[in-house]
Amino acid sequence: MATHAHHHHEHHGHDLADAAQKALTAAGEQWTDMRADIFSVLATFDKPASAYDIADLVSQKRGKRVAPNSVYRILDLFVANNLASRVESANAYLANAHPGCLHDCIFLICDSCGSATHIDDDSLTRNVRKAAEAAGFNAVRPVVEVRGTCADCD
Amino acid sequence: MATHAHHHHEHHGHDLADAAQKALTAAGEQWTDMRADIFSVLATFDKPASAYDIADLVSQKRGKRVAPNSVYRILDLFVANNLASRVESANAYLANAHPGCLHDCIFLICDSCGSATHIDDDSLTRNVRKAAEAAGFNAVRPVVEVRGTCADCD
DNA sequence: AAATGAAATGATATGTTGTAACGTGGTACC
DNA sequence: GGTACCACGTTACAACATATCATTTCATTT
Ligand SMILES: [Zn+2]
Ligand SMILES: [Zn+2]
Ligand SMILES: [Zn+2]
Ligand SMILES: [Zn+2]
Repeated sequence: MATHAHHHHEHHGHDLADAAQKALTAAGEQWTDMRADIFSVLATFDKPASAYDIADLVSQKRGKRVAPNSVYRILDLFVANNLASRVESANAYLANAHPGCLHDCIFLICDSCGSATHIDDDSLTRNVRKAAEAAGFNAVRPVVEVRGTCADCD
Repeated sequence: MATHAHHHHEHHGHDLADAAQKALTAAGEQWTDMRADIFSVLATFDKPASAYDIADLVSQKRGKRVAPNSVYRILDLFVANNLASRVESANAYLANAHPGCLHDCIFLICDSCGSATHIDDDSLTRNVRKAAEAAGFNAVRPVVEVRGTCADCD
């Protein structure tokens, strides 16, 4: 078998929110209305969403201002529990299409349209970790992102 | 031979500034006093330096305020000409120890002390590019950074 | 030397991203 | 009722980045 040694389907829409809820509650955290709203907004994006983008949309949705601060708190929680990823080179966040399944994700970010796609290549990221460890470094979180242009924009 | 198929020594101090100057002028750009000052300040850091850090130090050095935007301009020029790298996960910059030698660099950033080390593994980064291309993506700039703790901090 | 034009830098303002500190409201437990 | 805890609100601020236009510098031409 190739680099991806397990099976899982990517969730979408309500299915995804449902999986996210399950993952978060399984981790002993609460699934509040605020968290549900933030996750659902985040999940509508096909490109990395900034905390401020999310704050704006959630504010609209609720008819009441939600401060970026609150969004950051919840995004941090999501990232810690693998419901979302932070895209470092974009200062923004993406919903994780398979919460409950742990990966060092690789993101491909289009410099033209801003869209981001997510690929998994566990052997590749394992090698990144190995290279770091070989240099005497204790690898905790590999950041592997590729900037370029997507197929649509070429 | 291993992953690094060519030889080069890493430059330091005046030697490095000299190499940087050579590389920049070879690219048809000017090596001005401002650029020399910014590079020399940047090169003193062993951890990624923010544009504001650099602006402060260069301001001191010159006895006259240098605005961040001037620093950003020159950092962009340095990055474009391979005299420096931007560390995306730190919103900061590092002098390139071997200007004139092109790599997709890998950075190891310690979450404890903030220090960053730079490793080259061309086969690894080549595989990152390959994985992206395999997904129909036109890879321009791989970002490979590893967050964790350095040997000193363990 | 004076005029010209291009490149580099200065100055100012503003936009974007991220955190710190502290207050409020709900809920579980005693 | 008291109290401990957690989520969220509110405000303020810090840090990072860019836009715009003015000024300086320097080489080229006359
Ligand atoms: Zn998977
Ligand atoms: Zn695109
Ligand atoms: Zn090299
Ligand atoms: Zn360290």
